[in-house]
Amino acid sequence: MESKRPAPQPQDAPPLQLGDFVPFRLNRLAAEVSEHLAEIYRARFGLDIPEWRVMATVGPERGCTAQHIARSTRMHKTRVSRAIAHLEKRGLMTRVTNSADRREMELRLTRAGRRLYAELVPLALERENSLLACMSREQLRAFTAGLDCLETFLGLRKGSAD
Amino acid sequence: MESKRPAPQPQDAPPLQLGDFVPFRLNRLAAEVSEHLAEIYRARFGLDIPEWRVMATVGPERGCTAQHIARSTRMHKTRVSRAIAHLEKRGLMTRVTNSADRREMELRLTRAGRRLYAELVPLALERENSLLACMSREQLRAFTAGLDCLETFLGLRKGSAD
DNA sequence: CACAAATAGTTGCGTTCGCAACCTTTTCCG
DNA sequence: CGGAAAAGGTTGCGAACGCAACTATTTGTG
Repeated sequence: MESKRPAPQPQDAPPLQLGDFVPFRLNRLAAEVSEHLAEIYRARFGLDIPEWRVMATVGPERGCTAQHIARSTRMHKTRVSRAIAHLEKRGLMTRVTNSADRREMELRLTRAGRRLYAELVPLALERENSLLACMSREQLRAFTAGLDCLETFLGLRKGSAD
Repeated sequence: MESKRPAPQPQDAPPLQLGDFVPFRLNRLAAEVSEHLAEIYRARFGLDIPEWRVMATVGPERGCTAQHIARSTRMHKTRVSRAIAHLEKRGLMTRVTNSADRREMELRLTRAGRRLYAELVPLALERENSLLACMSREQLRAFTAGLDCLETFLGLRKGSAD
């Protein structure tokens, strides 16, 4: 039995409905979800997405560096650098040169940064939950299993440090 | 045994691993997949992502307008406008003012545009297949069911014309 | 020890993007 | 009919981004 989409045919106009094309669907979905979340970050905390990712990465870690953030989030290092600079200027983080390797900067949240983090994280998790609530528990499990699978295939899983 | 993520706790530092946060995972995955696909579009056909999406939308349609593309792809109308302008300049599309409503422009692929489309679509589908091949057929079905679910919840499904 | 290669991080520059403002044409309604 | 509002589409402008080049420090190797 054929699956949902007819097989590609070697004729003049091969069938492609963009709305059924998984790469496009992932992009559209990710953009929509991000937009909803970014409302919280921006309107209520004055953060943009790179800044939120830096906060979220530094928050639970100890002795975190910009390089580590860039690798684990797959953001370009200049994006990370600029986000950190802005967060430091806002008094949410501190940058201290590591005396063991003076190229590195140890990153930490300030008291104000930890307060913002503690306030923001529950809201983010709540939004995630209300989004995922449209699926049954079993369906969600299968969906995240699919994500795991794709991430592993593409080398995005945690273990891979590039 | 704990499930993957410990439940949120109302203490100073609620646990959030960005790598387990679905909105972030979707963004990272979509970016990675897009990057791989964009290689084809750019290197072999000189298209960027907005241009590819316009081509892919106009290809199978008849009497398509910029507005329709913007709605169905959820791209900003300026992005669509600029992509169309560039494609027209390259001789891949034509813009004809609709005589019934002279605000609209009817979009069509030129012969060269159809040729490029016919060449590109199979490559795109092939890439999609090789990506999705990391899942079993049943797992893929469950995964796309999850996508359907999220898209419907967010109002992204085809039916919704905003 | 010295010098080349590698790593952490920053900055200048050109490109892309989204917002707002704008032009044109059509629709809505008194 | 006629003017206001709406809709399709384009453009100016400022912000954000990635690439490449750069500085500073460390590591590797003869």
